[in-house]
Amino acid sequence: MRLSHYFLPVARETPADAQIVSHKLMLRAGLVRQTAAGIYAWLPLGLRVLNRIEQIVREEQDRAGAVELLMPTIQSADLWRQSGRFDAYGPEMLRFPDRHGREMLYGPTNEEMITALFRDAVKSYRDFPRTLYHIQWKFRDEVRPRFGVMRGREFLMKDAYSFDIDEEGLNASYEAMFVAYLRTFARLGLQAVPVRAPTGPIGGDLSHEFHILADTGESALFYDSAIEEISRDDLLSADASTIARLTGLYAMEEEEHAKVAQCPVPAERLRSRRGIEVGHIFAFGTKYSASMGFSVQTKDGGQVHPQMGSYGVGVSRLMGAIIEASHDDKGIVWPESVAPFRVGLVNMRADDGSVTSAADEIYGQLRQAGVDTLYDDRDERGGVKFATMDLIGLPWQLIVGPRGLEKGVVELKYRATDQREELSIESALARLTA
RNA sequence: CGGGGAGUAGCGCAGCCUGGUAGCGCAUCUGCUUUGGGAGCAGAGGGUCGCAGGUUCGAAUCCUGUCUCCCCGACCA
Repeated sequence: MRLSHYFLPVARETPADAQIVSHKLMLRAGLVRQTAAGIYAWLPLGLRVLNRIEQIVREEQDRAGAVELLMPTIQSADLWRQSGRFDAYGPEMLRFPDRHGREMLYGPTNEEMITALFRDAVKSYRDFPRTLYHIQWKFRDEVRPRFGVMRGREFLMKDAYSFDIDEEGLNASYEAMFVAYLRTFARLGLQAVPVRAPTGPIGGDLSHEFHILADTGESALFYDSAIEEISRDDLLSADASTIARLTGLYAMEEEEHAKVAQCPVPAERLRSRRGIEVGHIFAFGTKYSASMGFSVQTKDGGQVHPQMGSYGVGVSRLMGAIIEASHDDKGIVWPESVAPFRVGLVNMRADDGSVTSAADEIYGQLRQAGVDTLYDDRDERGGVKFATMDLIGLPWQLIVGPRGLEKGVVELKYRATDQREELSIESALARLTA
């Protein structure tokens, strides 16, 4: 993409609204714009990152055997009366009438809808187990939205729902999602801490929250430092034993930790840090299948209410969490897996024909090799271009200028470490296309 | 929802107390000089001062109402 044809409104000054670093950087780097309290427009660069995060989440859901579908954002109140949650959910749920006066709502979650969809189509134990998921916008009318996309009212969420015939099956489904989450966060370049959670209004028996460690996290965590020692490779190859190892290690939210009479973790291994909740999984059994009249025939001819679980990942929130976890004083430092472009190609002298033709040529080759490249072909000073590139945090910067070309080299800079290297054009391209 | 704060050009702000031609920095546009880490000089464009009433000869400024946004707390993916 040529920057001269793109829409990337970067700002040198931080809008006064933003308090935390991820929010400031998202606004400055032209990723989002706020349109109302807790509601954001995703600008082109932000949308690219959002799509990348979403795709990683999707791939890991698919890998875990979950099946994607797409449910609507608008739901009928009737559905929620079946489960009894229409009255229970409270003012967080945005309700409004349609033109016929029917009560509608913008879905804050989809347990009711998925249960109804699955219930009305499935009558036999043979159709189990299944885990269905979708990635869809939700709306929760937070009393006080804040922290940019990390506590917005409208947010993109992956929510999965598992259906099993018995508790053993439910446990297996829960475990499969647990693995998917560990892999997802590892691929996003994040250190996630699973915390056994007290179950909230979604209800149920077994529940874990996944927190990203960051100073600006909303909850304080106490955990065994051994959790941090589990390697990325271990997480990427996670299985039941990894989960056993992880859940065997102490991790609690402050409130729960305070209730613990004697902390089992030796003082030298007990860590206290703040966390951003980016995922939450629940095994809640027959809560919805029972209240919504969902039963199926078993092998021996009986009827059972299916065992269910639900599994959420805050996709849009993850973008804020990633920035909180990965930035420096110059701007964002995207993990390569979610970077909006892999390479920022900088034409140092767009007013110089020979430099420009060299940079154009390199841009063409990068494109041909399928490397996502943002080409700064504007006639701007180098300093402006570098500041922009550093702010938006692309992993690589390839600098093409008259000084280098005289020597037959270009400069390759790695954003995360600020390491720079002069290379021939060929070897720079080889490096970036490898 | 309780408490606090703010709405003036795209962004950051001053002006308001003490009413009298709406300003500054950055950004934008033009020209020239520049060009390897947020350039310099000269000039220009852009604002019904959140909205609605009221007071006044005259309101960004005073009064009333209202909307919006932000912060702290409680609540939550």
